[in-house]
Amino acid sequence: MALDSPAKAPNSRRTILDAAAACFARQGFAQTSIDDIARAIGATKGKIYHHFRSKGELLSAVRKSSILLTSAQVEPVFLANQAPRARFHSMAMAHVRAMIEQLPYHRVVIENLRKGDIGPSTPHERALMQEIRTLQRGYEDLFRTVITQGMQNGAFHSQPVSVALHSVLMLLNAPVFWYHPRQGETAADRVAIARQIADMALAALTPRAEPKDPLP
Amino acid sequence: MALDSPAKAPNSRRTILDAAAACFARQGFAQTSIDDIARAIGATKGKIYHHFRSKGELLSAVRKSSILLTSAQVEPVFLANQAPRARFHSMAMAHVRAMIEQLPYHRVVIENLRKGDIGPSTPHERALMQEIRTLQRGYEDLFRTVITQGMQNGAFHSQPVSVALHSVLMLLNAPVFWYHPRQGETAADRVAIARQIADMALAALTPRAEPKDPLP
DNA sequence: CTAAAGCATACTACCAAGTATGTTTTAAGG
DNA sequence: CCTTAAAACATACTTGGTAGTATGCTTTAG
Repeated sequence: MALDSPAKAPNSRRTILDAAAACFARQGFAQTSIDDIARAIGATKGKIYHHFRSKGELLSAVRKSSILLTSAQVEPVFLANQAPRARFHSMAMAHVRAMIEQLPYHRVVIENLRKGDIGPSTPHERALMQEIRTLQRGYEDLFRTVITQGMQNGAFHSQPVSVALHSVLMLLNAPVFWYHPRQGETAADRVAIARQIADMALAALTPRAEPKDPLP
Repeated sequence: MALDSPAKAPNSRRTILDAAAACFARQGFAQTSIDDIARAIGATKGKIYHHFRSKGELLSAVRKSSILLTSAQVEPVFLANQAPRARFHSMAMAHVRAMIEQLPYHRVVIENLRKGDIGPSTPHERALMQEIRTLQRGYEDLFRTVITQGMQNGAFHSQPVSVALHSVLMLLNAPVFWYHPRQGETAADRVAIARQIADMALAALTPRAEPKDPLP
């Protein structure tokens, strides 16, 4: 019996995770009881505690899924051989599209960003959180790399990287706070939103020509 | 005995609010007990429940304070008669400076943005939340106004206002997630950070000249 | 056929919000 | 000053909700 191997994992885990993400996203983590999640999938606590050791581990699993989902969308774009501006723009679009397409997962993560730094947890959970932090760092480094290269390149405005990185990432994450699918919204609409935000993010990094207010 | 008048209010309320904001910001709202807050000011539950009816009202009070504090910094700048770009930039700087100067208050608000939309609450609390939403709307409208004018003016890139507004506001709010005062940090350092972020926000709204990646 | 995985049910333990009530301090008036 | 009532707080208690557990039943796989 492998402890960690998700080898033969049926989709029970995934079903639970989806429900958990949905509940956490709708009511918040603390306001969601395990029974809520169980009821959402027509089951009971037993099923959930059979697959996850604790509520915290459930949250950790959602967080990990979120990062993996986003990485799966963005990393291929990152690996394509493009110049900094084009590369950043396509990465940004992929990121935003991921945000709005799996909204529950990502909303949970953003709203519980600082939950990883504190709180008691079993040694087993500490390890999980460490792994998540590593994944998170790795993902951020994709953008950090592109931004740094762009600055050296002259493609981006030269400025403190850390502040720029965090600011731009938050800009790309912003949809989790306000986005909600409109009536009769098409995939093209979502792409348009993603493009607008990606454009703004790119502009935020662009060297400025010191434009002035138009004279009256 | 006036029910709502903060007329003769000593600084007991403010003391409690400061402690609550600090605790909520450090441990999160749900992870903070009333006793935690009481202990932080060397008192007991009794004192807190004498000034606030419930934990939720405490959170609401923090939220309200946050908005009022920010407004107090930004509104004067808004009222000064400047062209859109200059006006937006000074508003943005004031906003960011408020974020990092009263970090606990604003962090609490951002991390509990969606708590206002849900949750049970007494009729009295519903009213309070309604008032807060009104204040929030009013504050956002300051930026909405400037952005809209700038777009008509040609000072800003023309694009859907709502998305642009939310995106830029989140960019300005971002410091609450990552900022923490560094060793020997001066006021000038904080201004520099605020300027960098304000510059990025302004750039995000600026009309683009379709810059290309520099050729290798 | 049997053992383990998968899940349901019933129960326990505990924490923290809220309350009831008692005690001290303040402020005003005689 | 002394009285007294209200405000300002402390202490002790009640209670609901929920995480986690113990246990038993059912399905699947070998």
